Amino acid sequence: MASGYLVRQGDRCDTVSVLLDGYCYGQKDDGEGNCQIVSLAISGDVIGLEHLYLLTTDHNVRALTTVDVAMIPLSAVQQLSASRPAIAHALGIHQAINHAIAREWIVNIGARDGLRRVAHFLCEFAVRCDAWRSDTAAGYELPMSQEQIGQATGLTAVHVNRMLKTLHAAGLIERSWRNVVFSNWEGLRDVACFSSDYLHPGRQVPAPGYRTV
Amino acid sequence: MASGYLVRQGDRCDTVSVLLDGYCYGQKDDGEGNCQIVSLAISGDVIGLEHLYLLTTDHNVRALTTVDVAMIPLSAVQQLSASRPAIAHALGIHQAINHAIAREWIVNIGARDGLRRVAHFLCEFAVRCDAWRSDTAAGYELPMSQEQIGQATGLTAVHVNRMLKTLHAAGLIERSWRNVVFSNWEGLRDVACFSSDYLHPGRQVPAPGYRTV
DNA sequence: TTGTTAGACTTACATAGGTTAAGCAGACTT
DNA sequence: AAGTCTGCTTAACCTATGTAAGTCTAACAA
Repeated sequence: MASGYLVRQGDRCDTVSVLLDGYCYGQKDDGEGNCQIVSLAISGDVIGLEHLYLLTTDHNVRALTTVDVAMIPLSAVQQLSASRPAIAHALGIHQAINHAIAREWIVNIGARDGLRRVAHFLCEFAVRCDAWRSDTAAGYELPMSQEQIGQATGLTAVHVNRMLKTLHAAGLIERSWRNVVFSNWEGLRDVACFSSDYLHPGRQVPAPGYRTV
Repeated sequence: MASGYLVRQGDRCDTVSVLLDGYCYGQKDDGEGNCQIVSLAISGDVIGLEHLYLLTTDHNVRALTTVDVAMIPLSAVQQLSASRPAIAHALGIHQAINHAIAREWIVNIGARDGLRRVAHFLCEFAVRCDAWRSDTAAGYELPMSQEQIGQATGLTAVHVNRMLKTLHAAGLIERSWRNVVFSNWEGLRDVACFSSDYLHPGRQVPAPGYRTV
């Protein structure tokens, strides 16, 4: 529905949002005009869980596409969490996974070279969207400009373009406009050293039995 | 007390630790032998809060110095959180701040050049340790080798050395061995574009009134 | 039709930072 | 005291990535 900023750095925030449809990204200024993308949110993600704990936001949240968002007053989330511990626990899991993704981004930007960085970024996006399961020929749409991919990976748009071309030349991906097809998923995953462990798929800690009886 | 690993990547973890004394760091492998430092813990920090939510760990936690750690069984933390909502809330705040620090590290590594990266790292460490308040002449001890600073900032040890020398030449810091003195705190902060906002000092969201009566 | 814009794509060139190698100092062993 | 280690330091060289500038296309507006 909305487009543009959902949250602004420095804001006092009193809502938690659920992204019903579309894509958003978190962004921080480095203090000299450069912007770094620090997170990505896809349909179903909860945005701004930290508002439950921190009075002001330290980063912007912006829409990448047209989005559909449910904004829930903080007090409602607090009441819900208090009365339904299982929901509080689920929010905690969500937050912990987002934190794990941030750690992996630090590794990606800090330790990998350009090619592996872009490859890893593509892998993560695909797995998070479940796109890699679907018909490979169909591919998926990456709703970001090369400039934005650069801001997420700590590279310039020019270099992102080079790396995408290299991945294509290596027969790992096919592309047209923003559509990406994995011609060789295994190969791409190997280049990126991608493992989905940090996304913590599968089981998490079950909600402890709060004996309120 | 202990030295070496506190937690290993892939472990099933059933304790939460409180770092009573010393320094620890979080570390992840990039899949090709390079190690990236993804977090730092100082005295008073709680380590492994994500174990409340995730069954396995996605990163190592290692001691940087001799450390004194209290390891608390997960079940005890769960019980404490259930019976004392204010404590659960405090843990949430702690976790949210750690997440905010991770975001800032992404910005630091992804958007800043070597000099500003190292400067920012020094600023963050100093502020987190409160060292910048104390007698500037005394300085503080940074318990990391230049190799480790490099792993935290995404640079090589050689380049960290160059940057430290440059910061010294600019009259911003003095050093001898691992002792760092801020000869010009304002100057260093400006170079780094450091603002402590992301550490969320001061007030956070007060614990909501859980009416259990 | 013409203009305007945003983004993909390319080339030529510049440089920050990586690599390798070596010297040196302090701490620890034997 | 000789040997070994780790970490700091410096220098020479190299390359991955950034910078600047331009072309091309698609979409859109007047």
